[in-house]
Parts: sequence; C-alpha cells; structure tokens
Amino acid sequence: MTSARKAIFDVLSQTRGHLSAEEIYMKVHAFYPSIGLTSVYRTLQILVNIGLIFKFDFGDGRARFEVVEGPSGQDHHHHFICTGCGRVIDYSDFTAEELAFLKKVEEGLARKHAFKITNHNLQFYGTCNSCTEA
Amino acid sequence: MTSARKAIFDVLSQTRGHLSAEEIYMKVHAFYPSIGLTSVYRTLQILVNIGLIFKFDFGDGRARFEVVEGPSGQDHHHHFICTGCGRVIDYSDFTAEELAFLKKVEEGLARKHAFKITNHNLQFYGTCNSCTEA
DNA sequence: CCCCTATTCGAGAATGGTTTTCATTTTCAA
DNA sequence: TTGAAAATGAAAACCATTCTCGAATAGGGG
Repeated sequence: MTSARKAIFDVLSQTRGHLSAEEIYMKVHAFYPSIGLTSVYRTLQILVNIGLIFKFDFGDGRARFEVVEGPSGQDHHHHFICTGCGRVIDYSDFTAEELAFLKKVEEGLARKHAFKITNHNLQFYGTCNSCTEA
Repeated sequence: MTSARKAIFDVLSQTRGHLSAEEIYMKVHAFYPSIGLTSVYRTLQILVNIGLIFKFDFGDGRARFEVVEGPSGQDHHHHFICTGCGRVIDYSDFTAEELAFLKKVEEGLARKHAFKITNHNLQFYGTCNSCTEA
C-alpha cells in the first residue's frame, strides 16, 4: 500500500458516511495535493475488491463509498434514502432479527442454487420528516 | 398514457426480469419502429415515479427495470448478483420472515425519525455455482 | 548507495449511459 | 375545427467513470 492509497483509505476511515469519489478526491487533495482523480478511482476499486470498503448506489448518478470498519460487519448498517430530498440516513437497529433472516436466506440460496453469499445490501426508500410535511 | 408509453409498459409487463433501457428500446422498436431512445428513458422515469416499475442498479453501469406487477408487492423478490460473472438471479423465498422483519424496521424508523417507508431493496452478492468451481 | 524492473502515478482523452435542448408533432378539450 | 399544452425524436450536451500512456516511484538485490 503506497502513501497515496493510504491517504485515500485514511480519509474514508476518518469520515462518517457516503462519500463520492469526487468528495474523497477533494478531501485527500487538501493534505496530499499531488493526488489525481484517476488514482482515487483506481484505489477505490482496489479497496472494494479487497473488501475494505463498500460501494453504494443511492440513485443520484454517482457511487458512494464507506469503510467496512470492524471485523465481521460489526458496524453494519442500512440506508434509508428519502425520495423527496435525496438525504441518506444510516439505520442499524434490529440487527438480531436481520441476522437471523439473512442467515435463512443464505442457507436457502446455498441449498437450492449452490450460491455462496459474501455480502448483502438493504436499502429503504420513502419520505423523511421534512419532506412528509411539505 | 399515450400509445408509446403503453408500448413500453407492455414490453416490461410481458418480459421477465432485469431489462436495460436499451434492451427495452430494441424490444419496443420491433413493433413500434418510430420510438426514440429518448422517449424510452423519459417514460421509464415516469413509470418509476408513478410506482409502476422498479429501477435497479446491479453495478454494470446501466440501470435495469422491472414491473412491480401485483398489488401490495405480491411478486416481490430479491436479487442475487454474482460478482464473478455478473449474472442476476431472482430470489423470493422467506417472504414471511422478511415481512415480519421489514415491518419492525419500518415501525422503528417511523417512531424514531418520522420516516415513511414506501419501498425497499435487498440485494445479495457472492459467487454462483459455476464461478465457485472456476 | 545505486541500478533495474515492475508497479504506480497523474493528466488528458475517450467512453458510454443518461439527460437536455429544441423544433416538430400529437393530443384533447372547448 | 382550433389552439394551447403536452409529448415526441434527433442530435447535442452532460458527466461520472475508465482508458491511455509516458513519467515517476518503489523496493529488492548487487
């Protein structure tokens, strides 16, 4: 891991939530001015493949990235996306029920189709507080 | 709803699974040759907003569309995406457990943040049978 | 320290799905 | 029929992402 890659990973580790490639680029550029946008994209792809970060699509045309952070998905959470204003809120309750449910699905998939699940992504859509009022 | 829009919706209704905008365009074009790709994109956006179709992103750079088809999500299913070959397989088991789990999450979100959930999206990632062997 | 080779880097160009523009056509109510 | 509003298609624009390629860098022997 080179210094450029470490800088990108550090920014992701130290920032909570949903950064786009360009946002990451600007944050890294602040203290590592020689960084190029190409390297950001390249590094993000590597980190996703390694399994250190997640890549999300919230429907606004640009990918978002988050550190996995924590062994065995301890910081695992879901996203609620407001279809009114596009705001994204983390949601991490009901983990026990979720794990039980997901385990069942994984077993079913493995048994019926011989699929090996490594990851999942659950997103909720709806309207947030202020958008419901308006 | 105009004839062009009906043609697009009909194609989606009569085809199972995961069509891209261009695939839809080609299918509609076969019996409605005057259709333009612009109208396909425009109509798809309208149908998504109305709530008649879903829009998915499987990570291959193009959006996929499916009819909602059926009141109160009766044909609801999830997607398993093979990270090896990109294949997408529908999965619709464990609906009872899922509904119970999702209901809890919706209640939690409504209580804690005053969010109103209208939809959700659950995707699984992993390797399919043939990719695991290879 | 210094080569040497493979890897990584950044700038700019290219890519490609999607959106915008805009003039034309169609719709539909009066 | 008529006229305003909505819808249409072709082409251009858009823009996040990827590709290209020559330069810079890393890092393991000598």
